[in-house]
Amino acid sequence: MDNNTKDTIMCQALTLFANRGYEGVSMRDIASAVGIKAASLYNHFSSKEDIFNSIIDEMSKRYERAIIKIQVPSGGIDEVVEQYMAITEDTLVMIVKDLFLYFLKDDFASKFRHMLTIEQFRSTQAGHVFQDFFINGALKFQKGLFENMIKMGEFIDCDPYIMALHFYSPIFLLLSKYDHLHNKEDEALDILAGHVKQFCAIYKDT
Amino acid sequence: MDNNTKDTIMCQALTLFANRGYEGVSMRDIASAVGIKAASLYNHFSSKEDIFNSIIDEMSKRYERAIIKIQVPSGGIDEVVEQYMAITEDTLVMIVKDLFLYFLKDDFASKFRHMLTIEQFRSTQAGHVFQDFFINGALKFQKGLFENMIKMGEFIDCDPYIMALHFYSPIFLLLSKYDHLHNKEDEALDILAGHVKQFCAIYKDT
DNA sequence: TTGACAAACTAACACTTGTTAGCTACAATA
DNA sequence: TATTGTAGCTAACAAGTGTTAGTTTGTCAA
Repeated sequence: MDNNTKDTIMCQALTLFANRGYEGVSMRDIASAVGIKAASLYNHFSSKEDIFNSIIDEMSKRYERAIIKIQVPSGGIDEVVEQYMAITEDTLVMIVKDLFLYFLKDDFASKFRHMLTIEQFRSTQAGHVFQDFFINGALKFQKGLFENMIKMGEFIDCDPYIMALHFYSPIFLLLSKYDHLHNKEDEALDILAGHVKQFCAIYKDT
Repeated sequence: MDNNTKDTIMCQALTLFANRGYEGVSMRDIASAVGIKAASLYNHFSSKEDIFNSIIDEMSKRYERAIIKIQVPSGGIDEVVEQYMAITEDTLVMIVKDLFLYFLKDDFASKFRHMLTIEQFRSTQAGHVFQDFFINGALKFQKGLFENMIKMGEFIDCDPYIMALHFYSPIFLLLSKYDHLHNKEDEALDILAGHVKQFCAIYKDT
């Protein structure tokens, strides 16, 4: 660990930004959450905006690594396709549940998503990162996956982008829904299972 | 029109809140957008929070009316089912496009959606309204619709809630995507058309 | 031991925040 | 005409904003 205070500041600031947004959080709020005085923050960051940008930069990297671990258990894209190819409906359900719960419950991933959701309209950078991770990134990855699996004859022949849209967007919507209902996550998982089941019934080449 | 200034204040405040969020907008910002001084705002609202709450209350009503007009061209739910029953794929595409473009481009609807997206985590009320309109409301309406159409033999027999999820969530995701790409709306509409086409191919009982 | 550096601190700055008090101008009503 | 109410204004308030300057403290290398 290069510098622990700097990380602590970013984490605490992320927590605050995720709830109240950038403008709703003061330097004194952040400092008090860290356990230091506001002026001391300037030993680590040049400005409030710098904290915000550093959070996005740093967390993007961490998040990218984390999400690759979730989506790609091991190895490159080829191995993934190979793994997904012989996949049963049940294991697909399990993967979707893991992905959903990570987005929803993981302390860091969920806060990061909240912050970007709030700040996407005010900060261009936040807007881009939000798009890259939660919209285009997910869709692109799954499009590639389905593209290969269609070639392999695992799924029926159809537009893989639309297929990715059908697969991912319910997850995306359910995240927004159960963000405010953390206690009802069982219900969410049931719906997700129903979604995957129907998805497989439709697209699987049997 | 009972009081024009009051409406102007709400509209201008909505515009500002939609871009910068509640905390990012000052009373002087709002006043200056309206063309009066900050102190004069207190002739119409008791506080900043009162402006925010009034926007949500008033706009909710307007929005409900507007969205009913979009989703339900005329009459009650029975007539709608009747109308949708004999529906072709092309008219379904048209309906989806209209709905999508209203959410995306209509000045008032789009600002309202942005404001709620930003404030859903800070304000409980905003969170509830966001859920009611953009998640549960849409899903519930379409679930009811599909439920009936399955009974009528228009669609194959399956869980109508999952069906509504499959139908609506791509629209929901594409809204988030093309919020920042207003110029590429043609691309969005193509994708939407592809979505509906695939949806019909899957669920229509032929 | 000395010097340098990092990282905390206090105190203060200029400015902005939501809000209030008190005033003026005008319209409608009695 | 006199009165009342609406809706704007200026000036000011106490509190909070991001940020800077200057100081103190502890740690490590020379």
